[in-house]
Amino acid sequence: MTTIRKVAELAGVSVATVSRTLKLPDVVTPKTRAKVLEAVEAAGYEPNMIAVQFRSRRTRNLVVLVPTVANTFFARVISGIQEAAHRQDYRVLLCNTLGEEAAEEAYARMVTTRQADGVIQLRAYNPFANTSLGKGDPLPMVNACEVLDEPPCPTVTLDNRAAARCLTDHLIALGHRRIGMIKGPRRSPLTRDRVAGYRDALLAAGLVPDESWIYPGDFTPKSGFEAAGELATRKDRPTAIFCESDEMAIGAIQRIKQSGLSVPGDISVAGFDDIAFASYSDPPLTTISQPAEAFGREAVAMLIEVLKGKTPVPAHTVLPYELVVRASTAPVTSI
Amino acid sequence: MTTIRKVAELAGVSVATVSRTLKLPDVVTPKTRAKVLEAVEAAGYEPNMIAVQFRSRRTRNLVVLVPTVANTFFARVISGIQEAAHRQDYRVLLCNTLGEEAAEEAYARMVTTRQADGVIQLRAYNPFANTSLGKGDPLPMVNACEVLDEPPCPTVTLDNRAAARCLTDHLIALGHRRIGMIKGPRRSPLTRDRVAGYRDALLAAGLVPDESWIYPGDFTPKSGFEAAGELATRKDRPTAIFCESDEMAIGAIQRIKQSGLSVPGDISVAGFDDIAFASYSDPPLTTISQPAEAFGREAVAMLIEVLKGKTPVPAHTVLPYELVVRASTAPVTSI
DNA sequence: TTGAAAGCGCTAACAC
DNA sequence: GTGTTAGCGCTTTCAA
Repeated sequence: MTTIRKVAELAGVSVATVSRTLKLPDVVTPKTRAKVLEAVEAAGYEPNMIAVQFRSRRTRNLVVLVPTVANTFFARVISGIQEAAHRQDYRVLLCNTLGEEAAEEAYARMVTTRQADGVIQLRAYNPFANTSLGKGDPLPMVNACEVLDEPPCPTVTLDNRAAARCLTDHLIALGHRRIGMIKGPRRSPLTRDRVAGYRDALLAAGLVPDESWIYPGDFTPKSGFEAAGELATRKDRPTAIFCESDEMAIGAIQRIKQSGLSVPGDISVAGFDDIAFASYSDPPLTTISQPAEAFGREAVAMLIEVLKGKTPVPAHTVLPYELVVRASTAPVTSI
Repeated sequence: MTTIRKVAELAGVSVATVSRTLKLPDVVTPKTRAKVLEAVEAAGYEPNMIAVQFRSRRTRNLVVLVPTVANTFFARVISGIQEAAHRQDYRVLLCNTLGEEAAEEAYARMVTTRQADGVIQLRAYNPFANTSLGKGDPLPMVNACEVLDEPPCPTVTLDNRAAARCLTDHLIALGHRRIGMIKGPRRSPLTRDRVAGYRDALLAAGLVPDESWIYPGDFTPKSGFEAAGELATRKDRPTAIFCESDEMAIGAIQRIKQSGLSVPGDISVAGFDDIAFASYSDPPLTTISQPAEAFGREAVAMLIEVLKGKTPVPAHTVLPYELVVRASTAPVTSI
C-alpha cells in the first residue's frame, strides 16, 4: 500500500506538503505542487479515506433512509439526492429499511459512530429517538417526503392536504358523489393529510364524508386490489375511487375489471405519485404528480446547511404538485 | 464524545481490556467483563467505528453497484443481499449507478480507499478495469445477475439462454410461427444470451430466425411501447412478441391495444423477470420468474469467501428459473 | 487474564 | 511556503 509518506519521499518533501497539495493546493508553490502531483501519479497513490475521515472527524457520507427502494417514487427522490450530493462532493449511502424502525436506528447509528455526517429520512420516524442526540443541538438530519409530526429537524414536503383536495375536486367536478378512498398505513401523517384533503373537498361540495368508504392499504398493488374488492361489491358502490398511490390504483383497476365492471365507465379510479407505470396502465391513470427529484435535491441542500451548523432558510420547504388527468377518470354516467 | 479511555477509567481497567471485552468477551474474566459492560452502559459508550476500521484495516462494508434501484427485479436482489449481509454482520452500501461506468468506478474506489471491503456488481462491467487491482490477486468482487464476459471474479447467474429458449418453446407450442422479440441493450451479455435462446428454439422447431424481427429496447416500458409500435404495424405482423423484461412487455401491451389489436387475441406477449406488476397488468403477463433474492444471498456468500482469501466453490453459481404462464399468451388464432 | 505501549495514515498546530 | 510533531481512538503485540 502506498502511503502519504512514500509520496513525500518520492517528491522530496514532507508529508504535510503532500497533504496540503491535495487539500489546499493554493497554499503551496506551483513548483512544489507539480513535484508532488508527479510523485502521486508515479506512486499510484490513493489516500486512505478511512485515515482521512478518522483524523478530520468527518466523512462526507450522507445516510439516506428509504422505506423501500422498489418504490418508483422513492427511486426518483434518490436520483435527486445523488445528483445534489455529488455536486457538493458528498457520497450517498442508501439504506433500504423496509420501514423497520430497528433498521432505521441501526443505520442512523452510522452517524453516532462517525461513519456518516448526516441522515436524510424519507419516512415519518425519528431514528435518533432512542439516542442522546437531538436533546440539545439540532439533529444532523432532514426529513423528506413523509414528514414527522414534531419535526426536530428541517423538512421538505408536499402540501398533501391541498393535493388530495385538488384530486377529489376533480372527481366531484366530473359529477361523482359516492367517492371511495383507499388510504395508506394508519400511522402515517401523509395518509392523515390526504384523508383530510379528501374530506375538505367533500364538505365544500356539500357532501357528507363517510368513514366507511375509506379503506386501508399499504401502497402496494396487492392492497389496492383487495380494498377495491370490498368497495366494488358494496351495494352502494362508489362511482369513483381515490387511491393514495398509483401502485394501489393499478391493483384496484385490475380488481374492478375482474368483477366485470369497467374503468372509468362504472368506476373512475385516481392515483397519486405519477409513477412511470401510471401512463402504461389500462386505462392510463389520472394522478397527482410530485417533483420527486426536487425533494431529493432540496433535502441535500438543507442537510448540508445543518451540517455546517446553520439553520436552513426556510426550515420547511413545501414543493408544488400537479393534477395529471388521464383516462381512468370520466364523468359519472349513472346516479 | 465518550472514548474507550473514559470507559477504561470508569471500570478501573486498561483500554486494552475494554477492547477485549467488546471484541473477544471469552478472553476476559466474567467479573471484569461485567465491570466493563457496566461502565460502557454508564458512559453511553459507542465505539468510533472509523477508528476501529482505521486500526483493523477492514470495514465490514459491502458496496453494491445497482444500475437502477427503480427496477423491481433489482430491488428484490437488494433485499436478498441485505438479508445475507446483516446475518453475517456486514453493512450494505447501495450505489445507484444509472449504468454509468464513471459512477461505478467512483464507488468501486471505496474499496481501494479502504471505505469498503468488497463489491457486488449487478451489471456487466468491471469497475476495477482502470485500476491496478486484479492484476495479480483475485478482485474483491463478485458479479451477479448480468455477468461479465471475462469474469475476473466469481459470478452468480441465470441460464438466460435456456430460459429464453423455454419461453420461446412455450410460444411455439401455442402454434406461433411469427415471433417478434424486443431485446435489451446491444452490449449486454444477458441480451445476447436471451437472443441465442430464442434462436435455439426457432431452429429446433424448424423455423428460420429473422434478424429483422428483433427490435432493440432498454428495459423501460417506453422502449417496449415504441418497439411494439413498429412490430404491430409490419404487414407480416407477428402473432407473438417475446420481451426481455416485464417493463417492456407492459409498454408493448399498451401500444398493441392502442392500435386496436387485442392481447393475446391478435398478439401474445411474454415478459421476463416476473415483477410485482406482472400479475396486475391487463392481461396478466406470461413471464420467466427468477429467484431474485437468492441472487443476492449467493452473491454475499461468495464475496465473503473471497474476502477471506478463499475461492468460493463453485466459483460460478447458476440459479434456476421458472416459466409462469398467465393470460397474455394464448394459442394462435389465425395464420 | 491483564496492562503498557507501539503504532495504523493522516491532518493541523506550531515553528521556522 | 514548508517542515516537525503531536495526536485522532482504537487494536494488538509483548511482557508480566
